Amino acid sequence: MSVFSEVSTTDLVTQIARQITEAIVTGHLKPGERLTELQLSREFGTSRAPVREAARLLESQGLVTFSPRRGFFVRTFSASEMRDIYELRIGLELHAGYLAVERATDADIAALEKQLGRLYGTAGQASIETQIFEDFAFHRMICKASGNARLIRVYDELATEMRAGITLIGKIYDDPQRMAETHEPIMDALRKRDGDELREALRYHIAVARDAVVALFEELEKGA
Amino acid sequence: MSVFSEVSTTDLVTQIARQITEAIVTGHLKPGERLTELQLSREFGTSRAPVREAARLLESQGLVTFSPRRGFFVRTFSASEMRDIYELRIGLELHAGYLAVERATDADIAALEKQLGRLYGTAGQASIETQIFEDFAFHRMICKASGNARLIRVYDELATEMRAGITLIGKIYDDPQRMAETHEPIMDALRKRDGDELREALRYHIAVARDAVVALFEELEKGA
DNA sequence: AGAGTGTCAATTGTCGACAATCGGCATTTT
DNA sequence: AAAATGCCGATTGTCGACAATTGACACTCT
Repeated sequence: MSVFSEVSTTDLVTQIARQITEAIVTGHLKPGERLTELQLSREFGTSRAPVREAARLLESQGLVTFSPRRGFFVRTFSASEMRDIYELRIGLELHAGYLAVERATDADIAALEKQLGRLYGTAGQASIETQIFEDFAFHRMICKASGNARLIRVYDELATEMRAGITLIGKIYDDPQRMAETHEPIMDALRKRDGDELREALRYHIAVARDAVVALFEELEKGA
Repeated sequence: MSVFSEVSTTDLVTQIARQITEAIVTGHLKPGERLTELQLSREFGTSRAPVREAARLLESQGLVTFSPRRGFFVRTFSASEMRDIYELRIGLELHAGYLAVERATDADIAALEKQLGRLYGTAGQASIETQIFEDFAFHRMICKASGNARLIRVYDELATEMRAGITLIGKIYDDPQRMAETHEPIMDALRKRDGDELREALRYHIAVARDAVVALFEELEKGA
């Protein structure tokens, strides 16, 4: 028994949804761009039905919008929407931290230490996409340590939106080394399991990111 | 100009999604129940395609689950999942309150007063569904007063899940009058725009609800 | 020229059909 | 009789087709 591992029956719809998500997050599909069903279905080598279903999944996640009789479009991000997203993230992640301080196992803490190491590792060599990815992975671990699966789902949705938004503005971390360092206060508070200190560290850390992103978006909007 | 109001082009998929959601929330569709595409499509008088798309929307919202080659099923709720949901709601709503204290307009406060009145109004005469609905409406207004649209979206999703869960256990408010009264501390803090007091009032209020719901779910699970 | 109208290609909305697969029941085997 | 196998109806996965609608362009009329 149990010699074989389960075979993945990833259905078409899920695969397509994943690919479209990836294309949006990496900027290959730009906000406002139309998702023509026929064209996509040809690229995927399928009919339109699975494409439509995948698009519905993404619609519900807010990654694409839908207008009846007009079709699906890549979701656009305004500065104020990005502010809302980051602001919500503050509430979410502070709550995650509050819970994590009580519930995090030593293994959780160790994993976070390791992830922080990876953050430093990205400095100077990894692509900007990798840096962003590892950054989000760190914060996701905090949510994970909260032990609240529902919370993680919301975080993942927010993270997808943030990644899509950040990709738009291109640069965000002028100094990867410094980016890693700004996580130290968070890690410190976690090591000490000091809830108040963790909340403050997170609040500051995310607020800085929020201000940077929102400022860049406002720049972008002024230019456009 | 502007003599006519826009005509609603609610597309089939949205209508179907709404009806299925309603059926789940009201308990006409029970957790674990299979959503047979052909049967649903016949009831809606459509083909299977729109039904599948609607189901995908709900899947992404977590209201239904999907197994490849097996189909869509009404999502089940465990006691621990309900705890996660309420726990997340605490984080979310406290953050909403924190923001609302600063941003709520006088009109927002007035609307909340009015809604509190409606809560009292449901006591003794309205159906339990109405009581639940008005209760959630009150809390939704707090989220609305936060001015964060993204936050409201998450709240709405959680509210749908909570309503579906509560419907399962049937009773929840033994005393509607008392239910309304427990909102007074929240309203008080809002009137004074006292952030800390509001947070404490909300935390207590929701924690009580959480404990009640989780206890009933554990009862349910023990029985089954 | 400019506003309004007609026309048409492109695209979406929905459908019915067919193959693939699943779960349960009957049947066989030991 | 219990377990394994084979079979069959029910259901899903995907497709191609056709009608309806849209947006853009060309055209007309003043």
